[in-house]
Amino acid sequence: MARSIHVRRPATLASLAAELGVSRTTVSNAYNRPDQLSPELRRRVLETARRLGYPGPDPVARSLRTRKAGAVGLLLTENLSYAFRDPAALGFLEGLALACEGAGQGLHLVPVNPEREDVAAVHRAGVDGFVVYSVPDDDPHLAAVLSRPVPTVVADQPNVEGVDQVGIDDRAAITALAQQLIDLGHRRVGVLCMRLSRDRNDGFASQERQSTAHFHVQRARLNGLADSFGKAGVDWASVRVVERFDHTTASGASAAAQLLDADPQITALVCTSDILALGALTEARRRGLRVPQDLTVTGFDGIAEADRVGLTTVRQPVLEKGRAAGKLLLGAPDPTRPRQVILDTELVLGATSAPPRTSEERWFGP
Amino acid sequence: MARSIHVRRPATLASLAAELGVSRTTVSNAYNRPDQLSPELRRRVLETARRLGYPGPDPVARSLRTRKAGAVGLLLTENLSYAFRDPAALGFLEGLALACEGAGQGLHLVPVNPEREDVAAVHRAGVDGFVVYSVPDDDPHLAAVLSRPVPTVVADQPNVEGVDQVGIDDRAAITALAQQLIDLGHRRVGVLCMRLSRDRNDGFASQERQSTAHFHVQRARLNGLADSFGKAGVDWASVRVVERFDHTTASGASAAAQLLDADPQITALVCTSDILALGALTEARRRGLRVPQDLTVTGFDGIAEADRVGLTTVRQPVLEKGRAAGKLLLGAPDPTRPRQVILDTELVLGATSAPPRTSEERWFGP
DNA sequence: CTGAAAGCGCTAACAG
DNA sequence: CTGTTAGCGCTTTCAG
Repeated sequence: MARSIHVRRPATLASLAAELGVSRTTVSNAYNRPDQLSPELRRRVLETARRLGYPGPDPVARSLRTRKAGAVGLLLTENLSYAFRDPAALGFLEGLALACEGAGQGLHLVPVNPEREDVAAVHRAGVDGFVVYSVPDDDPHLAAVLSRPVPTVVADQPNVEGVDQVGIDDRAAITALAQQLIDLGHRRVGVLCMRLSRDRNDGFASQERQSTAHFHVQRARLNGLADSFGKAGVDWASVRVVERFDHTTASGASAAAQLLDADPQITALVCTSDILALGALTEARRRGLRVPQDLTVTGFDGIAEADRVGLTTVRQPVLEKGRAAGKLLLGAPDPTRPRQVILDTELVLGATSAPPRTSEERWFGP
Repeated sequence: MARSIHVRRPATLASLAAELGVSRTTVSNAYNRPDQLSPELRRRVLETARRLGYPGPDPVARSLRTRKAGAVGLLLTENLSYAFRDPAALGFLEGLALACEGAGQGLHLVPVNPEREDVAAVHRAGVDGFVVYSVPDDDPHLAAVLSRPVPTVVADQPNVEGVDQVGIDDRAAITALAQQLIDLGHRRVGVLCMRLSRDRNDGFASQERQSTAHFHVQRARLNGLADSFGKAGVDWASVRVVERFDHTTASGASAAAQLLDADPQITALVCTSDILALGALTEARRRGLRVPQDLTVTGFDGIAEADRVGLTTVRQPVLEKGRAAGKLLLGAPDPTRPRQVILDTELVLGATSAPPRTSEERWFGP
């Protein structure tokens, strides 16, 4: 297979028109409105274009003129590459890609380095709108996105006044899960959560930190747990919450270890994501704790791997979420008020939750 | 969190300059060359910008002027969303994203519908270059990409004269695998391969079809197998090759079934991808065939799941491939000749390959 | 340090 | 069906 040699951007629409002795409009029409000129002339235009190596209208110039870039920007809080590792993020991405595909829109992944606060990439992105996926409420990139005069949809977090949004009811979802654990009899629980703020804190999270978390998804889940267990007579101040900055199974494992070291009497580990829960399962196994007989472990998200191991968790429709975000962005906006899509979640009772063992059982076996 | 109301694209650089009573250059400099004006003036410019709701230089206009879009286009042969399901593609994507991130370039996923031959999206993409990932040599989107006056890198396939490329030595890789099987004693094998052309053919692939495949990766692997087994005295014309259009484990399972139905004496199933191999393993289990005692199964790629189940396969560095493609595209091109990166592969001897059973063993047990 | 001039390449009325 | 006229919003020499 050979490719034609091309000169450095030689021909333009204007030069083609000159060569043909027609106006630029006519050439433009040949590409954009075939019905506006005779087939014969169009053929001649296209043929001359080929001869001159004219690659067709320049997309950037066209975008400037039409004020349409034909692409949707996606802003993620993590490194781009992280999105390709986290199953939940991936599901979202797939849904969003589906929506873009359907509308013939490109998907422009904005290169963001969470370490540096380099907002320039947001300003440089030639897009018709942004989808922002799960970023902290004080994210400077988010601020940059909002400063651009294009429609924006936020997925999961944060809540931004006046901006379209798609997400789930985190509080309701976690409440159902908590109630289940309470009904099973768990009162002594430990919590593993994801990062609560942009600064790294791999360790216990104070109540202060919990309630001022910059990720409202995590905040809602923690508050929901606190309320549910509070009503069941558990003093939340006594419940240990361990935070991890990196969202990996290794984080889950080390957090579980930290929790179990601090209080071996814990009967249930509540994790705010499946990834963390999978890590917790690994750590339990390492310690010779049987799940669920000796320890209950729960997750959140409902990723495929969770399904496979029978994790008790809350399933949320991540693909649907991505698709909904895309549809919201690409559909006609409602000028009167921001739109909001709240998707359903489902409590999945797996094989990793059971009533706690009594103290006797703990020491003398079942 | 509140957001400021913004009017529909009210302020421009020019209007800002007018308001301030300075030239456009000065305003432009305030954004792009802070050292070119006094801090005081710059502060005034930025402050007025905020007051007027000027969001900063328009990215599209800037791109037109500077002839830089700040993004890399990615062309995939499948639906965008498919890429998020195939682990090998995902690894590539991650590597490419890493490279883009490092260079501060956006990654623009081109929306391609493989059903329709709509090439417009390629022409519309405002990008500085393209990475093309594993498409057939007659793909119209590829042709569209090549017609654009921007640098291009092809990953895996096809070979395009004069175009930078990154890939592996498929022939060498498959030859090592074939030799292993031959050494184990396999002579009666069946082959499962991915799509060989843009038209759907779920069934046996004739030798004609094998050697004229539009995906040279598949072609090279099949030809490599044919040569190796040919040298070992196997008449390739007698070897059944089953093709599947969709690249899923379900395809692998049904292809394995088709092969084993046609010839129950087959001792080894050679699959040109791990995904297909995983499906073949499922089908073998369903039939009560023990792997590797009753049947040898091999894959290609070295995805994580293959590792987990101990599949005998060829590992290729997919992430590295993506990164290499990005580096090639973003680095300085070599004007004298096309660059080519061939990455190393590694034969992974897993637990799914063993010597074939003798006929006696087959009927009377080991 | 600032401004004037000159487009980047294209599309969209509108009039012929 | 074709051409004329006007920019889209910005950057960049090059003088001052």
